[in-house]
Amino acid sequence: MKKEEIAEDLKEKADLTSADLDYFFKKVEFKSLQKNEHLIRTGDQNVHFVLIQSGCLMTYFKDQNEHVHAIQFGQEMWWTGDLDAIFNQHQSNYAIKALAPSEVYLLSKEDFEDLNKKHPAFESYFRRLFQNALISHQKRIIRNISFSAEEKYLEFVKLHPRLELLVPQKYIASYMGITPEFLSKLKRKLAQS
Amino acid sequence: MKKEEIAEDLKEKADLTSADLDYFFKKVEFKSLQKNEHLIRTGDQNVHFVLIQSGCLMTYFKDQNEHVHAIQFGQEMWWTGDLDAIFNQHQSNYAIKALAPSEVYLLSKEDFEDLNKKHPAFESYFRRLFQNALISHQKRIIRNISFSAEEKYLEFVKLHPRLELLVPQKYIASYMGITPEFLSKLKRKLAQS
DNA sequence: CGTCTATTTGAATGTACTCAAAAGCGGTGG
DNA sequence: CCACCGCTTTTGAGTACATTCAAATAGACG
Repeated sequence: MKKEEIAEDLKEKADLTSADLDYFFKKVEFKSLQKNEHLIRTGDQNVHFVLIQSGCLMTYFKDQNEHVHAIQFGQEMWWTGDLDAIFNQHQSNYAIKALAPSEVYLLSKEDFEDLNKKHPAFESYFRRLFQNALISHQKRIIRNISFSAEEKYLEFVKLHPRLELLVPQKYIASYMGITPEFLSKLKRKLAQS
Repeated sequence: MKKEEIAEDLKEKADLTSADLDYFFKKVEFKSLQKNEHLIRTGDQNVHFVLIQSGCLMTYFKDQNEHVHAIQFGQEMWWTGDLDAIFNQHQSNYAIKALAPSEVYLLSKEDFEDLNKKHPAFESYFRRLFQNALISHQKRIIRNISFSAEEKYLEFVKLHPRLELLVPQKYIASYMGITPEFLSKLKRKLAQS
């Protein structure tokens, strides 16, 4: 997507005036990322809220055994970032890296708060954004606690056909909470039947 | 908790005027629930957003095999409800029942929207409420995809010591996505060591 | 005290994991 | 254009974690 499309989309979803929109783009910082480049690393201070214009970003962390766990994949017109680090003022628990060449806008906590305070349209937009994200997260939790690995995979493909093509299998496996080896075996089994 | 305490807490968290608060309590419907009584059943229409004044409510659903899956436990001063059903206007996917005698306030979608539109303090409050809920949900997802059953249980006890005492084990097991039998075996093992 | 439900226990089973090795694939340089 | 390198995916054998089913025990409540 191009800046104009992002702007248009944002304007519509948040019901913004042109002045609101200008203000927003004055506050954010634009950044391009190459494939595999990190936007944020675990432990970074002062991390920002991220609006993705194009490409694909993965949020993840590594456990004690250095195993990667994918928390979220974000594509164009998605917000991402470690909300806990941003709003509760501590260093980032997660890393964010580009799985494809990407373009993003960064919004600091201060500007985010300022935006909400001065522009009710943004407050309402973010309220609805978080509300919808919450619904999605709840559905993911339900899949986590009640689906088998096979069901989780089939659901993932159904919900995210584009990501299925773009994201390395090992990250999809880790997103679902299974090992890449087991996902490979699952796919073979599904292809046979 | 009593109504006055809930009111005080809400007033403080949402930074409300007394007028805002009065308006809120004029809009909501009060309801008492006995232990094991259902507030909402799967398939109910026109479900409401729920503020818990006292007691404990469980949100859950049953899968094809009639197995119960606990999605959430709510205690006093918590909001609960099937957000997807409320905001996307369809029948409830989940049931909500009282695990202890409870008192709640019900807010309809219309009144919720109205509250947000007319009272910016509520919009801001719900934005922050959803924001924090999102952070919690993300942490739960991380536990789901990266913790063993034992780690999940120890974390549950740490995060929710009161629920550990109040909620039947089988529901705690289902909240974590394991069987009650296995949780029982886990506890035995932990008690031995 | 009796009934109903929740929890525990055990044996057998299945799902998913670990580890190690082979195969596949994409990019880079000769 | 091919050969090589590094990384991802596949495969297989052995194992561990968690489930199922059935039965026994324990607890809660009228």
